[in-house]
Amino acid sequence: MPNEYNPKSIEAAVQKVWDNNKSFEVTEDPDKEKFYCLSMFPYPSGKLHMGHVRNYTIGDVVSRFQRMQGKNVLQPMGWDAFGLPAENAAIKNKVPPAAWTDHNIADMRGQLKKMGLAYDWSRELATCKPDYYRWEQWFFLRLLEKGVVYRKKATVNWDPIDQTVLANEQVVDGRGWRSGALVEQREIDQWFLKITDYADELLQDVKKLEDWPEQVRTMQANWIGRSEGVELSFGIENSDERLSVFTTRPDTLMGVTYVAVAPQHPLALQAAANNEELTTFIESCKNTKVAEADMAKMEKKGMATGMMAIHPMTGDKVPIWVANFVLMSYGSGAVMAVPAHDDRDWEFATQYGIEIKQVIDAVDGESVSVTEGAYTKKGVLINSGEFNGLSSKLAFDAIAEDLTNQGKGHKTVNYRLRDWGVSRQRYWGCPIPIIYCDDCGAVPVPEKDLPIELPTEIEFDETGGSPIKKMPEFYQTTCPSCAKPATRETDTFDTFFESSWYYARYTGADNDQSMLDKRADYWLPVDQYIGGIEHAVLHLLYARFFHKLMRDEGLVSSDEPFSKLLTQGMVLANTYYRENDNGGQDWIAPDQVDVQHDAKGKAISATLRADGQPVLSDGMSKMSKSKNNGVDPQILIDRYGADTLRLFSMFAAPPEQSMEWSDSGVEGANRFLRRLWRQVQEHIASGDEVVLDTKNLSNQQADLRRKLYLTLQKVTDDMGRRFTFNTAIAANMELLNDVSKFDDKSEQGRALRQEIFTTVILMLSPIAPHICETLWKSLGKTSLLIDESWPQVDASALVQENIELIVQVNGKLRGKITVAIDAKDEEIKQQAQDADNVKRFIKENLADKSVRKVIVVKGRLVNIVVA
RNA sequence: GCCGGAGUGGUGGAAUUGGUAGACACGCGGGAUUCAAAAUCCCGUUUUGGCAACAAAGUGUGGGUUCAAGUCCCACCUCCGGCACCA
Repeated sequence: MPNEYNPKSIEAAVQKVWDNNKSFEVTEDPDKEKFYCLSMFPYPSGKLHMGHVRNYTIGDVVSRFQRMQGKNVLQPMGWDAFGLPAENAAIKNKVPPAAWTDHNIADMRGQLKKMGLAYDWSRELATCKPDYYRWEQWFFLRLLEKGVVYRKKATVNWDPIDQTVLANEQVVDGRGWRSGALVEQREIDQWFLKITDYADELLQDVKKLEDWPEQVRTMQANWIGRSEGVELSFGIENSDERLSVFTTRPDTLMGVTYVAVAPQHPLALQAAANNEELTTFIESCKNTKVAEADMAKMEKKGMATGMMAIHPMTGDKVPIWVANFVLMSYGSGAVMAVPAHDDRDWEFATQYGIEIKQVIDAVDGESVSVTEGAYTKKGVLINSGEFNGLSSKLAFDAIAEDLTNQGKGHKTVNYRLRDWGVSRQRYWGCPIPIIYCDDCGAVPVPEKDLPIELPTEIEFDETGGSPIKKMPEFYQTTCPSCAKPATRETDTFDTFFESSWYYARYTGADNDQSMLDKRADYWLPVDQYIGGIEHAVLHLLYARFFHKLMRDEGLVSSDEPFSKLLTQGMVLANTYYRENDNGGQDWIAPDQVDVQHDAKGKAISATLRADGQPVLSDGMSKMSKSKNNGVDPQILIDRYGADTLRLFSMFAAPPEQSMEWSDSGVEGANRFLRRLWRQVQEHIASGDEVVLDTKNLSNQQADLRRKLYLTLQKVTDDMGRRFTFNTAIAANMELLNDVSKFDDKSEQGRALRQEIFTTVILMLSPIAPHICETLWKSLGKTSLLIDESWPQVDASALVQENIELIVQVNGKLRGKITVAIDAKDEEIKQQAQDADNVKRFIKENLADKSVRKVIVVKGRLVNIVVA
């Protein structure tokens, strides 16, 4: 055994042992409690980044800890392999996405293996392979048959120069990123999944997800956005048509002074037909990208159509406006506007000089003015005819009932959630298995013809448009029902489709006969899911929805896919730049920068190492290519070893918080491992192992042994319940600091050290498994550490005769006392008041006052209240 | 704009159920070891005053509840994540 800590050789050796033993390959074992631990699979961008390292280390620590608890642990890994970056790389480097992706997967797999992650690699999957995506084609057709799938028009970002559809991120400042053309909104036919049919269940079941972070549950619930209200319709002057709107405030119905419709609304288009100004306005509304955030931030604009709506109650005429902030895709694409009682309506009405009519008054007689702003609270109805004097709550029902009786409306439930558009006009995705026939319409591809394979030998042209849309050999086919020439669908699925069910496929990734099999029922639901907080809404909602779809098809038996969720924070790093001539920033990698500190160590300036000239700091931001502040894990693994990287990732911050990268922090983590290594080696060199006589310990030995088991107790809780690996590591550091101060050379002392090191190595093994496996052997163990159980607390070591209490006077710390563990409150109170410094504060400083009461908090403190 | 978070020493963070604010680590300062350096080890390190004992102040800002508030309540400021075609 060499005495130097050499991570490179021990990590390779330990990984080989795990490999040879197939330590992480698992099968269904009905006699053991299963634990399915899943980290969100990566997009194979080419290189592992720190976000991955952090995510996968968390998952690995949880998996290894659960394994030590005796569970049958499944931890798989795979690749979310379809997506835009492969297309971008293809355009840039003329490499086909399939080849580029395969290459990246091979590289990243190699990096992951060097991290020593306890994956069952036999279950590896890549979503871009036909043996994976064929099943989602199959499932899509099942859903189509069942009526969950339908086709309708939806808006996309259209690049008029490149003649392609752009993703939101490909639109920069309203222009196509490649062509620079102003993007236009365009309506095209797309496939949708009726997620709204499951809205209620998705919302109800959020409540059952008790082991999800509260913030994620709230975000999911808000995203679904259930609201109870009334759907009602306005008549249209000189027309038989009616205009339908939804409102959550029918009590304000009498305050409606206009109606607003989306620019794409049929009424708007009808009105524009002989109105040039309106046509221009509607056209101008198309020059925004479809992102809701952009819509919300833009200036609120509108134009009257000249058409009038007829109020369903009063029969009054109110103008119909076109407004750029009304979304066609939400509800009916029209809203009734009550400027007196809605902020946005108020602003719009004020801007365009539309009447503001107050119909709600405050309940408590507070004076209400709607000239300075909208009054949005509920209250009592005024100016509302027969409904005057009713509370908002009663008016809600009364008005709804009245509308129902007149056949002009009814109570209903509305969701903010919209159906899931799954069509993408992109190449690198799963082909949608549909054939279009002039006679038969959209015809499903027969099951025997699945999978529809995506051609991989392709070339992109400079427009970036999907190559298969220009490949007759792909899209020319015959109709499955009438055999006439027909056209294949060239759109592909949203990549959220793949990531919505991969967790289930891991349970039977080798099955080429069916999507899932009964192994899914053994492993599902996932016991612990770990991934970035950025997925809190979309991915998790789609996966939950997909799970319910699979359940309703009899493929899985649970209602929810992920029992417990941990959302990890981002990895941040220092960011530096220089202004360039164009006024933009040239981002400089942190490892090219020297930082100057003041006497206290605070960073005061930074210079570029190459020229010694100053650079500007942009503080901490998310590691990203665009800011050039990424740190390559590979370099760190080569320099310090995977254990150091794992340890630092877990130590720098608790998993849910963002984590700041620090080079010196990594060195600190490495220093700790070297210290641990040396301490153990010195202990081994100090003599042979002897048995600890726990009945005859010196006070010092008993104290240290108590510290050991207090640490174990804390670490068990930190790892198993709290997931605060940073404090688990800190507790071990504290314990080892105490051990290094413990200079007891006796046999008992040595025996105690043996017990401590054995336990510490078990405790740290989920985090730094290679060094621990190696030291385990050094301590003379013949078993493999990976097959060991989590240590048990020796309760007898925790017993204490005396404890220290702090003494406060009026809530301020004034002294400490030592009392017997079973001391009575009266004794404690007396002793506290007799303590030196405490006495001074009671008597000297507060001479004319007296002790009002004494509060004793068991095992913690005494507070003497003087007044 | 809407929804969801976060803010504690020079820095990352700890304080788990309202009960010792600053564990652990980084950095910095001092010392030991060394021909010298690296590495390692020891001591100190919230601020202010004091040789010290100790005292005062202190957890983004302003209020409040409580014997006791980083923790609970109200209002605000700043930063971050998501907003349906980035994944």
